[in-house]
Amino acid sequence: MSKDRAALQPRKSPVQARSSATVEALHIAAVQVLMREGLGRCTTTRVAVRAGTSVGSLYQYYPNRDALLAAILKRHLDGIADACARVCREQQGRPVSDMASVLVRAFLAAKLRDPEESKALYAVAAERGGAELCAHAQARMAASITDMLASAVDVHFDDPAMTAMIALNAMIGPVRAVLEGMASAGTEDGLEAQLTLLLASFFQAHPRRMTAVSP
Amino acid sequence: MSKDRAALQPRKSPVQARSSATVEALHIAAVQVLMREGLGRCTTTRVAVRAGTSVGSLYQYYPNRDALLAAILKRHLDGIADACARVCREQQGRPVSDMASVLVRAFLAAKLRDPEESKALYAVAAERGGAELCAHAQARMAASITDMLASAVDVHFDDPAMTAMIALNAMIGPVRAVLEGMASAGTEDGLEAQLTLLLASFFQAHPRRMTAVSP
Amino acid sequence: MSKDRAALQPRKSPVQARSSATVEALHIAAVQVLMREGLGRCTTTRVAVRAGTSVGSLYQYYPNRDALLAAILKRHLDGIADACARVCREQQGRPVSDMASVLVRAFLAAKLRDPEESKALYAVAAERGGAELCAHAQARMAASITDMLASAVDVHFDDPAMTAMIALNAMIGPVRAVLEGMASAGTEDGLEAQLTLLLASFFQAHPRRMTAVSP
Amino acid sequence: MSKDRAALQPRKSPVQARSSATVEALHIAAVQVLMREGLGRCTTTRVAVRAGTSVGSLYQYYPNRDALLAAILKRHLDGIADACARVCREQQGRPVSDMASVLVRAFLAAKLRDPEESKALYAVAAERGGAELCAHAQARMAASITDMLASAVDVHFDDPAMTAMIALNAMIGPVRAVLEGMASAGTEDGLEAQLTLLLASFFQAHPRRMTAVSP
DNA sequence: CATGAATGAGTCTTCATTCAT
DNA sequence: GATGAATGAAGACTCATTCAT
Repeated sequence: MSKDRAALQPRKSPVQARSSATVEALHIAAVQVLMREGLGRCTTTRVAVRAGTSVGSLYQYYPNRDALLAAILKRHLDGIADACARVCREQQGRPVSDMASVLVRAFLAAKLRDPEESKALYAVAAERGGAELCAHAQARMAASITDMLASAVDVHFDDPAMTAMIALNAMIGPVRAVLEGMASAGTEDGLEAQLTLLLASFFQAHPRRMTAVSP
Repeated sequence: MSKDRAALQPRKSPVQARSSATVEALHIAAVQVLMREGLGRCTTTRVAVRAGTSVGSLYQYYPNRDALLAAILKRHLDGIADACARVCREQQGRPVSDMASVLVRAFLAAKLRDPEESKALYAVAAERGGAELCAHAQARMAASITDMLASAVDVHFDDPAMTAMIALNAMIGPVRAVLEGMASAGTEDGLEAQLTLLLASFFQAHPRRMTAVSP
Repeated sequence: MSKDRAALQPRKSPVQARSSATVEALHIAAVQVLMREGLGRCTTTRVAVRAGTSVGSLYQYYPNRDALLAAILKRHLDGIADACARVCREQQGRPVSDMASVLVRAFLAAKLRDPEESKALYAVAAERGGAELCAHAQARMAASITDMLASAVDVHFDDPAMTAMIALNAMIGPVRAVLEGMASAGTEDGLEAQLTLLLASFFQAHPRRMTAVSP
Repeated sequence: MSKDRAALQPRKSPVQARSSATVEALHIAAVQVLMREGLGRCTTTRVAVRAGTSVGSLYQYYPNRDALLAAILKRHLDGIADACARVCREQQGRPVSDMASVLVRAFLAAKLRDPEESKALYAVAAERGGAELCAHAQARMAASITDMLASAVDVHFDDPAMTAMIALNAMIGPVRAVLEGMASAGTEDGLEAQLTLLLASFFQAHPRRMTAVSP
């Protein structure tokens, strides 16, 4: 496992400006190729060419193709998990309905910032290396939500971790369906309203808390 | 598109194909190879050998590798969509809480019948051809649920199609997370209880119906 | 080590006539490419093309380039070691001068049967996998010679294994020099005469045996 | 041939090159990389990094990779040939047994001064450019030995050049076997004793000289 | 002058697909 | 109809060499 992990680490941090630009170009190019051609045809050469560099340069920054894809996925997931953690911290001690609406809004904002990228990365997440990254991001997000739920003023959760995991993935599911084009949710606002309702009613289906939470 | 569609059709008629022991063996073998080796190493030769035949025979039944994978995915999705359609029909005119529990139970039963297969097929679904099949299955399931919801005696849905789509994917999300090992839901019963609660409270968050539904 | 060993094993034994011909062609082609282009440019594609096949076929019989080269080297070395073992057995109990002349003749006959091949394979022997094969062949030959020397009627060897190893490599050295074009030995007969003299005098420089060897 | 020869020459004058600390570092680094990674992975970048410089600097001193390797090999061979020439000159007019023991001692001392280097360079010697260098060194050594033998007081050689070539390579063979790990010679002293015996008896197997050599 | 990022030709290897047996 | 050997296009990755900084 440590070997696999090592094999997916970027080779060098792009400290210099030029390098940084190259790496950025590679990321963008990879997402584009992923979208236009699919994971199977997302080859190192194609990515490099679209990025305006050469394969050699790609391999200067990533030890192999999977490391590049993993890096892109990681950045994407980290962004979402960060946003999630932030709002969950802010919503500590609030009523669950607030939690639901704020969490949904934050998640959608992060996930739909670049819908093409989000969509393209689902394929990467399905590959061997991607699953671990997703699991890690999910764990972070679930933990954030768990803490938030445990602090709710109006509802008591016997198993907040379980509730958090279900809620998180109940949100992820429809978003994925929409992004992958399997379903349409009308406007983005419509999707937000539905998910908020979904989570809020789920949270409120748990027993009301009689007394305040002790800090 | 017509070309693509044709390219993914099995070569022989479905009747012959389904009855053939070779085809069955190929399906099983393909799932096994998919699980053990991953999509990238799920080659026609490997599948054929594990199935106890030869590549040549594989090509007798499928025009190409993708057609084989598509067939497996399709069978899997059809099974789930069928189960879903059946129970949705049965629950017509029942209260939404019944609908939620029966739908969840049926979905889990179908999806977790062979968890390894379900998990392995996520990779296939992510490939180009898979998305269409998934979309089609989703559409079928969403339609079944939509009809069911519209007939609920106790709740009125302004946009039952939207509610169905959200509910369906809210169910799919956590199941996928569990199957892909990104989250644990304790026992399978625990998962069922949570999802039932999720859907039931979501459904009941919609306006109560004053009068009976007209048939 | 077991992994390396496995990685160098041929993939399948050429049981069928056609396969056997392909393998034979690959061997010949590899030696030719080795000679004409050098080890560094002895690529799988080049070998396959010269053999009149395709890379794919090459990989049907050998898991990788090194395995092909190792197979050729092994066959070559086995031939020499076999010849050596045979004559050493035949010379048991003879005077050392006979041993020297017969051993030299047999070694030269085997090694110079196809001088081009012999020469080309020195490069292979220098590569990682080749050293082991050479060491093994050397060990076999040294053992054969050791047994032979220990049975000499006229000379007693305190450390026949050491004498065998020195004698063997004293023979190998000049032959290699000649094959690699580093030195000329005039006719092949001249080389044989010199090596015979070398070994005979070396053997006879050891203490004379007073009594017969016990069987 | 002239082109090849030019391509392998160091770029700067030998005087400058030898005195440069960078060149020295490159030589040492190259031998180390050769040993640790093998010829195939002995890349210019790796050598430069291990030497504490950059590829660019390496190309300041050598026009290409082969020139670097050739330079190292040449230095190694020159050292041995020089030592050989020196003692051969010193032993002029001595009895052949002295010649044998002194030559063997000098050769072993030079060749085993840095056994790792000696071993690593066999791979370089096998490459295209290496053969010429080896041939040249061999020619020098053979000439030295030839002259020495021709001056022996106690033995007359009809073809001293041939005897020299055989003796030289009879010595080289076992040393190589030991260095490449194909055979063990016990202690280094043991090897020396054996080789001395080998050469001495070989020399003495030639006709005794009745009269003194004319100067 | 030193550096090391960039280049891209060239290797090995795999795999879908065909077709002679 | 079944088989599996043959094919060769395509992909990942490396490395000698150059040249802008």
